[in-house]
Amino acid sequence: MSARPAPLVLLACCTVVDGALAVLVQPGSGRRSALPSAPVPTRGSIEDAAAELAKRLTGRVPAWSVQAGASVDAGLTITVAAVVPSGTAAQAGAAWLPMEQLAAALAADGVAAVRAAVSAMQDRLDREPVAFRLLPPTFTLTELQERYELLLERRLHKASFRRALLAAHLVEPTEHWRSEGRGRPAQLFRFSPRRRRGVQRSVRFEHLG
Amino acid sequence: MSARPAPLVLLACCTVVDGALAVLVQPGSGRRSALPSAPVPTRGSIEDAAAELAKRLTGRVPAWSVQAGASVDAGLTITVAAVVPSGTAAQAGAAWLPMEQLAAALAADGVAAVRAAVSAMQDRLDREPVAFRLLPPTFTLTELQERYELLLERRLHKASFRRALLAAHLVEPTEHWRSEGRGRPAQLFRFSPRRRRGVQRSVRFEHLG
DNA sequence: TCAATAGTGTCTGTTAGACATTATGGA
DNA sequence: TCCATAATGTCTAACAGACACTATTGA
Repeated sequence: MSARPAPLVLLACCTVVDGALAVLVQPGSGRRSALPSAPVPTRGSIEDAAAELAKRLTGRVPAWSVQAGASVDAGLTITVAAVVPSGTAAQAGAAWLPMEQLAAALAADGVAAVRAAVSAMQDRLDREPVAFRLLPPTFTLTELQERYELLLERRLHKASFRRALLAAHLVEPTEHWRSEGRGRPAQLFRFSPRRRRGVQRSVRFEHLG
Repeated sequence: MSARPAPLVLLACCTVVDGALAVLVQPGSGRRSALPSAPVPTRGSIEDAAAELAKRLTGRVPAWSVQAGASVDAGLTITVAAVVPSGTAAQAGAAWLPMEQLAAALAADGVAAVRAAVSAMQDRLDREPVAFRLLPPTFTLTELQERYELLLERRLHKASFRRALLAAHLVEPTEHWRSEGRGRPAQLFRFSPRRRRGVQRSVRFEHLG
């Protein structure tokens, strides 16, 4: 009987590069790239192991992470989705791979893991500050909306986005404005959630079926 | 160096007993109960292993299941949430434990696993037919609403629930009605999802922060 | 006839999305 | 001055929640 291979933590660490979602990869076998991985620790949490891995390859602990599922391929693999702010540099041989080049650069199970990671992030998008963690501490509302659009993979309505955002008391304006090329400068905001009032709305059946 | 213990699949199989959510348990150590578990298979999916376990203890494969997270306690444990229709009998020494008795009957990690399972089911509630899988093939709309209320842990508005449900084309009426004690008989429906038109609505920030 | 539950019609406040307009900088 | 982008006000259709009402059975 062969020994069972040690379970692995597979890291799908995402950021935004040139306005597109990208995932952290390392050189793999052949010309392929591969997601970074590490053995599941015998003590300590899976997220911490993923965080350590991310720190080694980007210089910083992810601003947010979530488990994205376990699967049995060649051994047991647990995928962790993580996000770091745009502008974070890849180091130690790692690189940022834009999502569009996913299928060309990764093996099938790597692609599946990244898709699971994106899906897990999408699921948490309205409960946890995922989009904010793709940004530096201060940001414009247009940047924030772009992050939401990247994660949701669809366009949002600007006025509605801002109305909902302000009504939710998730951001507060700073004193600073940023001029970006031509148009009117944008005000910088910071993430600053106030305690929500629990206005539970109805069930949604829209995506079911 | 000690051998790494084999990773386990932990099953949180839920149903409805006497109008309350209940989870499948087995006799554990001492007077405690414990969630059923099995080794993670070296081939085949984690969900299938959980399904096999559920079949052994309830006589049927779960109507729906989802992974609810992995954690490192004494070894690596992957929790799978599953649902079976109300009326399904526990067998082979297993029993249905009402959620209210959770803390008294299970160890802390078991309680945490069940909470993670319920949370995972709640997350999928508006995307997958979780509530329907807690019911037999035909059911009344009141029963369906009760399942949603159990999973969401809050009351829903009857008229709104039905309006949204009918608008989503998720159920179709059958020819049959069921008289339940006093009042007017209820029409029986079956789950019959029509292809949705993708009316993507805005982001929700309500639960964020 | 009464009680209890199923199922529906109507009203109203809220809000998402569309549209238009103002504001403010750079070219 | 023109253009591009930010930010905001107004209108409307859709919808959630409230309420009341009808329908249909058993006691």
